[in-house]
Amino acid sequence: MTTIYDVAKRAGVSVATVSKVLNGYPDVSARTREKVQQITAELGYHPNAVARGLVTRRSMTVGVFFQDHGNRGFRHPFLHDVIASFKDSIGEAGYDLLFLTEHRGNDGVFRGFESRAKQRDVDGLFLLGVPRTNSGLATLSRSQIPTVSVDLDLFGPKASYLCSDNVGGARQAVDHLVANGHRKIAFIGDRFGTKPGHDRMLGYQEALQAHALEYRPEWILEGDFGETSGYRAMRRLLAEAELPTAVFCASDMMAIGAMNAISEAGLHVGEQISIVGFDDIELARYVSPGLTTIRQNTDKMGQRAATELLELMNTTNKPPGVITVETSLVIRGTVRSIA
Amino acid sequence: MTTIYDVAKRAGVSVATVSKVLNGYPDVSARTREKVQQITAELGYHPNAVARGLVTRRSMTVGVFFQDHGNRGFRHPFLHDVIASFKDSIGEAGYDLLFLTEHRGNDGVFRGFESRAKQRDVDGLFLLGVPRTNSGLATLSRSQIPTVSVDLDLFGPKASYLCSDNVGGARQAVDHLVANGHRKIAFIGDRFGTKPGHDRMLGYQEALQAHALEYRPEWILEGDFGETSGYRAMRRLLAEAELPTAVFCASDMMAIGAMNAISEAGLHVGEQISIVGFDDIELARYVSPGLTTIRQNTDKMGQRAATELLELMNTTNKPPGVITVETSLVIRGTVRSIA
DNA sequence: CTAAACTCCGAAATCGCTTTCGCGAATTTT
DNA sequence: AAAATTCGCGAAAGCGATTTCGGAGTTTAG
Repeated sequence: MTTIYDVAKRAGVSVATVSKVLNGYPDVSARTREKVQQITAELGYHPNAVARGLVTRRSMTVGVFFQDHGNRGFRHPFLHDVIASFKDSIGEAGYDLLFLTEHRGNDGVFRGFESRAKQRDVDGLFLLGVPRTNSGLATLSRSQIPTVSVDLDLFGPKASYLCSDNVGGARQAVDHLVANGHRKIAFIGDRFGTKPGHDRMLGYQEALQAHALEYRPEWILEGDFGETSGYRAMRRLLAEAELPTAVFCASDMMAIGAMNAISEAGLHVGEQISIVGFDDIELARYVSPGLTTIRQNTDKMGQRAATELLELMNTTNKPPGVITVETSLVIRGTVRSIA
Repeated sequence: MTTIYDVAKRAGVSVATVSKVLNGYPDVSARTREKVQQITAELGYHPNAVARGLVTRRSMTVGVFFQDHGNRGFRHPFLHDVIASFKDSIGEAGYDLLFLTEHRGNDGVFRGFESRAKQRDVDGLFLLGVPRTNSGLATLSRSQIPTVSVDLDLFGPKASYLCSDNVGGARQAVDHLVANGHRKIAFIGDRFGTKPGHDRMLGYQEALQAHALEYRPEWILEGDFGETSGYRAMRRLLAEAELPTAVFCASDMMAIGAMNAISEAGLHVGEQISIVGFDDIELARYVSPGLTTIRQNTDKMGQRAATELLELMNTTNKPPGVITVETSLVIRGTVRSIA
């Protein structure tokens, strides 16, 4: 491995000087600067970011905790997209992403978010898919580590969070249904009390009130965002005495599960029963009929997360905040006008 | 930040001793060992992996280059799954994943794979979705950095690669078709000469020979693995004078594109024309009829990649190799028996 | 022509940790 | 009881960089 010493020796200067040209300091003559640059190129020298980080105390690395609960597949394309967009944005600022895992060290000690973050010396943290129940969250929120989390209301002296405008999105969904003449609208939400689940429920209720629609407890079902839970919820709903004309599902996967249940019951989605989902995952375009849904703007979410984290990391006294990203309605084929 | 010095002082021992208990060296008495451990816990001390890496010359980090060509979405769930599985396996060995980007440093110099890897001091590299045309590949293959790449035949003193048994998989596809009475089988492959594309073509040809089927150049189409390219290819095929009874597509997305073209032409997939895809992406279950396809075992691919990289990193003289993972046939609804 | 002010550059301390090597004390062997 | 081992610990030399601060050499001012 070639080090800064090799370059210095070869160029006939001190390591300090080499370091200076590498970092663009002004107190170096044009002559030596060029000489050093030339040698650097010749030797194919790459300054070691680790050693540099050690002294500057900035690793130019942000840690990512991405919990997929072993549950790969469709729930995650959404989060994957957010990460991809985040990576692009933060990458331009020169940061690399370190995917961290909570784990038990070889000493047998369990290391959670904060511990791993300090261990790896990351400049900031990005959390996705982390369940509210995670025990490391409390200490993390109190820490001074710049953190942005998505879909999780983690808030602290250096912790901001970000999510779609779930309340507004849910209202958009119901509004769309109402605009198409529906007045009997059921809801399939989540039973875990996630922030998004909660907010979508709220939006649903607000919209109900706004349109003076009847709130029927038996039309409120619970799932876990997954396909089968949507399927089951719909089966329960179909067993009710009176059926709604439409159902709003808090996730596309649940919507798809619901669609299956409907078909199975011999009914037709978009005919007897209309459906609106939430997320706009890729799959939504492919099921048939295409799923009308509320789109979360993953690109923008990633970008906003990145700029927020950058500020948190590089601006002293930047107060944390909550970031909301607008949703949009995507009309496909699961809503029928019954005006 | 609490350092090893703080612990040493508080415990009334030298830093050397603290380091020793932290790393499980034997030459420490039980008494001092306990004392140090207690202080460590009290202070909530986390040894800094960066500083440690600097001296041990092992960062316990593997660099990942994951090119998504801006092309998020369905081509990648496959690679995402491989990464997820890889992460699980390599994570157990104590490694974290650093997602690297090739980029232009603030000095304006472009840094490719090798440069970034050295800069970040990673112990190994994992490459996915990297096009063969990437200019950094040549120097990387010559380097001494342990590397595993998937679906890319990168081979060097420390570079292994891994892919599905694409030849065998393609044969499975054709065999299945033949077993169902098909003798006129078209192929939609790739025009970029990727390793998997090439091998699937090879398998197709071998199977044709094995079953003494006619090779018809006009039934060999080219795409880019994406949906629209499959659609276009199928349209061209449908314009031929004589139609095959089945077509084998080198990717599920192309198969889905082809299915759309078929429906649009007023024909029915699984009736007039049978289709077999390749990959078994999640979507394959959801299109209708469900896509019969060749499944790539992403879990296993990730695991094998991890164990291979671990060996490459930790065993001197481990010769690199090529790793092949078996595929399997997944029967759904797009192949009709015309026996 | 001397003093002041710049320019350039390098010595050395430092970041947080590991690891060798030696030394004194305790223990075991003769 | 003396010699030989063993045990437990610490001093110090790094790992590869950055950065302060002062000094030598030059230029400008007085």
